[in-house]
Amino acid sequence: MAPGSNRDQIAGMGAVDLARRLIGATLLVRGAGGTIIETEAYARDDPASHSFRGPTARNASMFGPAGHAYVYRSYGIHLCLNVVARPGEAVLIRALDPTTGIQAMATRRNSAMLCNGPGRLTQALGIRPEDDGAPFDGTDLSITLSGDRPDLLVGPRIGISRAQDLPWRFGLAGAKGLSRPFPPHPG
DNA sequence: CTAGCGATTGTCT
DNA sequence: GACAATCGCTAGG
Repeated sequence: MAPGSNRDQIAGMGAVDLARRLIGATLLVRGAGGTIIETEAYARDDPASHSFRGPTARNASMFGPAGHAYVYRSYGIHLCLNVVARPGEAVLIRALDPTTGIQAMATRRNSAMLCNGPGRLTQALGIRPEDDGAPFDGTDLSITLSGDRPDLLVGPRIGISRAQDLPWRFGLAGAKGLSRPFPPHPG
């Protein structure tokens, strides 16, 4: 199958399932990218989600087709990249293991830390505000799901002030370059 | 190593 | 007018 042709599989998935499924997938943005190693799920009736209060101009993409991008500005400075799941649900991409177009990413970021954080990776990949709503269809953006199901790390989401108890942050076990360590599993 | 804080701007109350 | 799904710098142990 062609790269970026996973939108049919993504359609109908909930954000939590998709967040788990995207660990180990390959993300490419105009020829640069790598393996997704950290994600977070945001659901429809989720106080921490931008979709919680219903559709607005800003979060319209979250209510659009699955397998498209939701790009928003964070703290007035950084952009963050999400993959839309079911209506009102999306998965925040928090970290990549860079594999392709590393030189271009290093040029866009003046740092050795290329993709270990949601704001850093959008800068490294050259994500623009106009990418909001764009499909992951292999044109500019593509996602190729992995065949295997690697061991996952699970923990609470980062940087939110509501629903902090939900374990909706996922990471690739053993990966280097996570935006933050995962807390030790209780027990 | 961890903790604190300023930058900067669109969106919602 | 408050606040935000962050980052990078500085100070201190």
